[in-house]
Amino acid sequence: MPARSTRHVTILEVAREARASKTSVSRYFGDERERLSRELQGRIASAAKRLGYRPNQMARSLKGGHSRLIGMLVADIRNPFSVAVMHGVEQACRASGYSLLACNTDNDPAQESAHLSVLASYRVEGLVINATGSPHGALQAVIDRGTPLVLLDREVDRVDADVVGLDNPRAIDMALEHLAERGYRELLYITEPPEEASSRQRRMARFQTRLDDFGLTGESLCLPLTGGTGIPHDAIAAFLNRPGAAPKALLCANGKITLAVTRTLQALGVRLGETGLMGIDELDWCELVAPGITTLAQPTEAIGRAAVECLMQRRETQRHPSPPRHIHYQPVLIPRGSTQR
Amino acid sequence: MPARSTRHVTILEVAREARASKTSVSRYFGDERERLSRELQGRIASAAKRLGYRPNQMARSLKGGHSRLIGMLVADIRNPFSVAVMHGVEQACRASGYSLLACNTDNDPAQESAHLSVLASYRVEGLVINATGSPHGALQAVIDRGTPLVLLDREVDRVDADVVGLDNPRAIDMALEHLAERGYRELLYITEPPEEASSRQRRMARFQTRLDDFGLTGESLCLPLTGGTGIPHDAIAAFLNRPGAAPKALLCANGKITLAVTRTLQALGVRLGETGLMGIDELDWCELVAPGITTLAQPTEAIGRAAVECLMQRRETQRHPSPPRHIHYQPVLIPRGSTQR
DNA sequence: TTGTAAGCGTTATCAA
DNA sequence: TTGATAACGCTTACAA
Repeated sequence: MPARSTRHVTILEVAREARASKTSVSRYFGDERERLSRELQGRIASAAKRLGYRPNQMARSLKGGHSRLIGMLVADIRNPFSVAVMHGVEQACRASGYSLLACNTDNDPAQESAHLSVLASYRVEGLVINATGSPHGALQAVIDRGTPLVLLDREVDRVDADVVGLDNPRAIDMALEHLAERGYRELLYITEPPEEASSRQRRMARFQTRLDDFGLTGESLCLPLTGGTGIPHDAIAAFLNRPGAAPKALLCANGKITLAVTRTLQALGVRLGETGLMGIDELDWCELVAPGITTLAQPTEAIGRAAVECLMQRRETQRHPSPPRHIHYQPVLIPRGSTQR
Repeated sequence: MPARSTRHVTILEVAREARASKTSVSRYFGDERERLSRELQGRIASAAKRLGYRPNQMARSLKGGHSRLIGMLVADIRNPFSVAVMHGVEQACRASGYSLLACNTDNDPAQESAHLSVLASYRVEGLVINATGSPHGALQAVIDRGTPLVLLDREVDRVDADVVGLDNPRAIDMALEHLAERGYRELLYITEPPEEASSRQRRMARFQTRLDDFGLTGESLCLPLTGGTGIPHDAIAAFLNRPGAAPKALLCANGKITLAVTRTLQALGVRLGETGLMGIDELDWCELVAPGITTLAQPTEAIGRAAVECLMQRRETQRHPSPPRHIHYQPVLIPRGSTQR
């Protein structure tokens, strides 16, 4: 049992209790135990334990400039994809002795700026950012200040930082290949507003570009899901009811779209498979909605870990800055009944 | 544009630039602007802006003891319920000027202790804890140290802290009432290991106690979902195949169980509705799995906000500690086809 | 191997 | 209304 139960124990109290100097105690809890005699180590260890001592990170940070904190900005914490990546980030941080200060921006640039400012005030040593769309200068300011920064999934104009995410062109190619192979000919690509995220732009552009190569025709539909406003059933119904015998399929740009579209298709009484349905992002329930929804899974944990690795690398080589790295992961195709005619 | 792009600006530099003292600048950024002349305020404001000054929270915390940090321990960050609560917690924290240091324990007591210790080292001013099962003394130690603490969903033996969560007995009563009303007679209650969480115990105990009152029979099944090991289809199949004409229904103790059980039922080719299915926790996909899965939704955001309110209240009345509060929220029944015979 | 002393950037106490 | 100055708890030269 610790002797004193209220308030925090300081290094000085431990030093007194162990009949040693603050310096020695500091060395013990820093990485310099080997410099202390066995005996002194023992005294300090037991004194610290007796008193229940934990070094004050705030003081450490103030003196040494090492907050041991990594900041993360998540655009939408209720998106399972974001959470999965965040899980990877947190694991990796902890493995490197860092704690994660994660903030949710709800896709709101104002919250993004506010959080960025808070994170700076805690002197985070690195930032992992799943940015909202708006290209404000706060990000570049962070970099200029010398804080390593990694962009997740979304690049930001005129911010030269490392970027980690999905290989978007490849993902689209895989989707088109799969749909063509399964015999679908007319596609509808459904996305959230592309302005808001570079990954959305990449995917949509690639979709338009490569249709021909796979002998497909197609068009895009933009769904602003933000407000609680319903999904425009009409646009989707119009596509499905268009005359012609060519098999039709829907391609959803991300998990949120897949959810909204699946709801719509059920409301419209569409039979999956006959009408193809495929989505980027794997979700818990995709195998449950009969006959199963085909997806392209992102390696979320790997993405999270890679982001932290970039950070750590920059931290070590801060003197010799290297050009921004772009790391793109391959998706994994999970074929299910929704693309089986 | 800030003049100096590298490193952080200190209060001293602002003071010089504004031809003022550190004290005045400190007052400006503290809550004492009114004590400064209009003119000095102006000089400081513009100097700070010019230099891009942000107060160093670490230094502030060291001096005043106010880290403006709230810590949160989440047992399973990939559980949508936990994330939804966390969202509420974060909103509430921000509204009160606090930042949230959220840690995921993956239901591992060792990680829980480790994180607790880290959070303490950052001198968090309050803790919101969704505890793992193990009743280790670290929690009580936190309280003794004077840090306000709120338990989420799960109580912990011999830790007298505020508790916020679902009204578990009421939830079970609502489920039983609904199932009885819909004509089901034989129930199987499926839960994760109750030892790990008080809420699981409460629910299961209530289930056993109240069956009779609703004219039902039933039993419980414990599913350890932790390992990647599959779900015991056999136990569920055995229940369903038991002879007798009494309509059967499954009641799932939480969202994770609902997911696992739904998978199992699909594998077994069970028709939902004919066999009843109901779960505690509302999930995105419950309306999508035909004919829709009936759930009891928890008011997650409210729970998160209430937790932070408890914290703030304790912080204000720290001199006069009051007995622990227990706040229990009513669930909301969302009836769907899975309980429609 | 151990200790002394000078800060890190801020706020609180006192005085002007 | 303003400003020196001494902490806060820790790390890090520099001495011994």
